[in-house]
Amino acid sequence: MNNAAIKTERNGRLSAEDWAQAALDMIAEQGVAAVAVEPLARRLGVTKGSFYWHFPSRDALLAAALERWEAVEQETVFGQLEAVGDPRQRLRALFQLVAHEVKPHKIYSELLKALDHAAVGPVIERVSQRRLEYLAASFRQTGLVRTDAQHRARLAYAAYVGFLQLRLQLHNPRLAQDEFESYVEHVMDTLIPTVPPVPAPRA
Amino acid sequence: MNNAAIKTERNGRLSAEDWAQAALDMIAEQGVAAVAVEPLARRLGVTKGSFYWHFPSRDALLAAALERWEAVEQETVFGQLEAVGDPRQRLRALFQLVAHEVKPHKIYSELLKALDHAAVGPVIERVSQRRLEYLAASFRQTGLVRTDAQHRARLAYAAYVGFLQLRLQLHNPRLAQDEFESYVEHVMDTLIPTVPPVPAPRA
DNA sequence: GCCGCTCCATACGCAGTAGTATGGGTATGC
DNA sequence: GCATACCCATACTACTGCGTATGGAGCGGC
Repeated sequence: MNNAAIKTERNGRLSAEDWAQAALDMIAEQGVAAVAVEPLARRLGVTKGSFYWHFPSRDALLAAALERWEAVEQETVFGQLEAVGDPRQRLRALFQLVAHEVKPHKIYSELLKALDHAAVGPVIERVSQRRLEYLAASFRQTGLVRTDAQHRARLAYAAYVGFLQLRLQLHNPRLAQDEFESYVEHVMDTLIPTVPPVPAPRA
Repeated sequence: MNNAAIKTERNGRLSAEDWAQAALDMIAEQGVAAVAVEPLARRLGVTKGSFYWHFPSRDALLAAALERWEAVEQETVFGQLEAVGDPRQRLRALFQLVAHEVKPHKIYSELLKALDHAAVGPVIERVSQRRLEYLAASFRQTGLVRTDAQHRARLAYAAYVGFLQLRLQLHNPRLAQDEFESYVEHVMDTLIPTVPPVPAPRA
């Protein structure tokens, strides 16, 4: 539905954004290395004559795709959590979110694999840094001192990244659903402090 | 020192093991995709006429290299920990080990990035499974019940994998040494239970 | 109706990689 | 010292991907 249909439903012409989106789709499916001009052209129902009108090079396409992804990434993941006030509940909601919505994180996972690429590194750098700061601030609000909050954020984020790596193609019979839920509960109980954010004086 | 010197110091001839080792070196440096015949031949000081005598195809080289790695991997990481009896101390020693000896884990990190490859997946599957079971057993010995020990092992291993991904090319000024040590301490304090393995009855 | 702009097709050159074919060189057994 | 097995070089084909050059189809302005 997202393949050659784009061309026909858009007056038979493509835009640079269509190419960037197709590149992102390809990254999600087969990784950064699979972003090649001619395969993308075949998928879009055109030839590479079209591509080199919209972009000067493959690297320019990658840069545009990454810019597009970085712009959208913000509101898709962390935007839904602004409403939750209590930091521990917000962290729990965040953990539940990343545990069950794996598809939007597929691109991030593939970009992590291509960290050595010159165009990918800085983008991942910025995104990860923002997420780490968000995590550290939330842990700080749960009562941890600053350095502990930063370390806990690093630990939680490393666990998230490793989870992305190990999930899809690991554990052969793919953990049963309830066992997975039990694991997520264990992670939250282990990483989220249980003490109240501000130990309010009782009297 | 490991480049074309191999050929001269070994009577000017190469063995299949030399090729497999060169492939492992290339994986550690530039990943699985960089394992190409002619570049390896150039590095070894020969041409690909040599390669296709020792191996029928590139995939056969990859398989041999992975087999060689899987065979050696066992004693290099977990072998040094058999001496430590106390499970909590053994876990702490393991954490310190993987935190400071990053070079031997570089191959594992690159193989993780190539999990979608047909030849890589099963190997990583087996190795990760063995490590997870080792971790779970150690956590079990610290007093955690079976399911908690398994979940804690998953969490610790995911943190390890994410740590590998995020380390080398992330956090620009590369965390100061003492801050990193502080982080490792935080991880151990967070993930390793503090209760004694067997709550021996006092009286 | 003609021009010009936009978007795309076709055809080409170049580089890198897998794999094959074939011949040469060297050591070793005898 | 000769043959054989082992190891490697050279030269080729085929394929894929990047990038360029050029021309053509469609559409709007006028």
